[in-house]
Amino acid sequence: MSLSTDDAVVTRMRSEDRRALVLEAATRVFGDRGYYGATTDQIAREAGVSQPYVVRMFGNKETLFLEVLQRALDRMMSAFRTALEENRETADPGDHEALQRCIGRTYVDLLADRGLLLSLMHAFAMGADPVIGRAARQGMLDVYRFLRDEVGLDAAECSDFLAGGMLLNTVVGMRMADDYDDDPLARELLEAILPTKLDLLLALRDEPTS
Amino acid sequence: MSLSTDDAVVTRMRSEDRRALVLEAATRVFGDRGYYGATTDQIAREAGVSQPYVVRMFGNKETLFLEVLQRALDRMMSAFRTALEENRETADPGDHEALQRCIGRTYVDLLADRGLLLSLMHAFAMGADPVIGRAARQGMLDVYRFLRDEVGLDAAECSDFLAGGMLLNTVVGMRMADDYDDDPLARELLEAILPTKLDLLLALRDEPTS
DNA sequence: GTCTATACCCAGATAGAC
DNA sequence: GTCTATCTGGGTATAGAC
Repeated sequence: MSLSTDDAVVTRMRSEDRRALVLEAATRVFGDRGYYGATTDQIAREAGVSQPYVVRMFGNKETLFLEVLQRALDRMMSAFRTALEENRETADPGDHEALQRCIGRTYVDLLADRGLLLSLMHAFAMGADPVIGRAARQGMLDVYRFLRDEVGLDAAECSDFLAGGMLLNTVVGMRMADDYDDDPLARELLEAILPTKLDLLLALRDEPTS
Repeated sequence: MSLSTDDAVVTRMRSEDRRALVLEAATRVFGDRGYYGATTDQIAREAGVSQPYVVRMFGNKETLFLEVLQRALDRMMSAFRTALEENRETADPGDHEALQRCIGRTYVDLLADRGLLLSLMHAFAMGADPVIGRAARQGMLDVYRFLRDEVGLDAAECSDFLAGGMLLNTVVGMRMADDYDDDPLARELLEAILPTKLDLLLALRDEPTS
């Protein structure tokens, strides 16, 4: 009967949602504690499922991390692409200043997806791992190719952009904003690095962590 | 008798050497695999001592990591100070260009101390950890204060310098140089980021890892 | 000061029921 | 598709001998 079909569809949908939910939870936990520091149990609890189910779903922890990494890269690139579309409609094609501002803004906005850039950073520090390291390098090269070919930045601009991104990741990863109120030096450093968009960073502070 | 005194001194010396050896080994292993990924057993084997002895020596793994972090910061700063001394003798005091080149060069040179900057980067990604995170933030602020007060950089210059440093760390951490020969894109990226000093980075490739 | 032996815990993975 | 129960390996830390 038609109910069983509906039911099947509903079940399928829910399982896909679950998968997405686990992936998001994993992104947050990996972002907070890195590949080795994160546990599948923590991810499972955060996603509201059982630990063995997380493992079952992705085969093993390593594969789960690789999917988190890929998802992070995909989201980053697609956010950039969308922003670029909009930029084309408002700014001159040759206006590199506007271009970099546009991309930079999007990058900072990505910080709202908790753990996404942090998971990336952890992956970037795992070059010594044969499989994750390879994936991380490939991911970075994808980003570089994107900046060069799609965005049209030259070598020096790519370098500057990536450098700014890495510093942003670092400052977020070390939770520097947590000291914003207490330590005047932390405040000064953050204001030096983020002349704009500081508000967003500070808003992220209060969310529950690890 | 005097022999026992000599013996005590000799023993003391050797034990201090051991400690330094363990600290260096720990720096390398933590740099390769991060805090959680590194094992005290790996560190012990690399230092040629037993695993329980490593723990005994530093109390626990966390304290060991904190000492590695502090040592890395100290080494970095003192390398900068030395370079600055030399710079003062050859360049104008107000020549910020020469200053930044001098500091930048030293920073790249620090890469030769395997694991040092990588351990720092791992610490910087551990902001969620209450004790290591705090130490990492404090370390970063020390560096910032140093750049501002001792080196005399303004906010934007500090930001640029730190950004460049983080990107350098990242590229080294992900072992991008390993793909230098095989992947033309990796080659291009590295040349964009490191117009000079590429040779040093490539020389580091062949050393044994993890 | 340094080792061997080992206790203990925790995390990833598997088996199997529902 | 998802859970509970559990096995297993490996990693930190301790005890205690030398």
